[in-house]
Amino acid sequence: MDDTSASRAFAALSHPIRLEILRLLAPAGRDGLTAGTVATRLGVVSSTLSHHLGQLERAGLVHARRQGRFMVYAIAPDGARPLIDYLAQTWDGQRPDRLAVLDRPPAVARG
Amino acid sequence: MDDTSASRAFAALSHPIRLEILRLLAPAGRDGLTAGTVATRLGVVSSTLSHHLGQLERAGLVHARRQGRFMVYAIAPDGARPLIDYLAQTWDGQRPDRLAVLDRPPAVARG
DNA sequence: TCCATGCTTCGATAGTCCTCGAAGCACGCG
DNA sequence: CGCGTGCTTCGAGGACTATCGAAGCATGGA
Repeated sequence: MDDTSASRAFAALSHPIRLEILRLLAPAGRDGLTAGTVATRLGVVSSTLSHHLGQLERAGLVHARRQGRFMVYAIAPDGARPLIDYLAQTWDGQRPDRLAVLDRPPAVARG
Repeated sequence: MDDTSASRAFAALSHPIRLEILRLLAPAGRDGLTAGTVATRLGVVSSTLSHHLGQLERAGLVHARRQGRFMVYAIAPDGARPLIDYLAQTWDGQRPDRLAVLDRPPAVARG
């Protein structure tokens, strides 16, 4: 992962609302949540939320799909891996063999 | 790690120059490098560099110490761990038992 | 004390990001 | 088609960030 994509991804994580979005989407797994649901639960107006969801999607941290009139956003299962690799590599100067915590199957949707 | 410190730390990582600084400091280990050395190697004027170093220090990613007339900056050995934990926790919804790659001794200085 | 060096802080400018309401687009339903 | 709903895009205002040169502070040495 090059510096440009890394800095863009870290920028996507640099806003509290976007961290909240991720923590809301994570337990929903691949089922995801509609944009409206996220907006309601976080108390953010739709246009503002759309902006943040766009940032997260462009950074590869969430995926979007249309479902009828609804937009469903789901966390990107491997979205954090390149970032964890980048951090580990930067600090230790070498690539980690394995990051056990991310080798687990994705969390099952429960809401 | 709460959202506020996490977002601040990710913001600190959201600028290419600051990523370069970290990659320059990492191999120097606890010996670190003077601010002037970093400025010269990256081709950044001192006041701009000072700004970036301050951001990194406030985020807990580097440490600063005075050595005579020089300011020596060194990478914070465990600076990435809370972030990796935060990411792993967010994605998997549980705390990682162990992140082997960060349990290694800090890199030896060679600069 | 005076000076030179190394770095930080200040001040100003330019650029980027966040936020909201308004307007627009996509879809499903009659 | 026309309408309602869900979301995105647009436009504008305000807030924050980056950058530089100038000024200021801290240290060591003469």
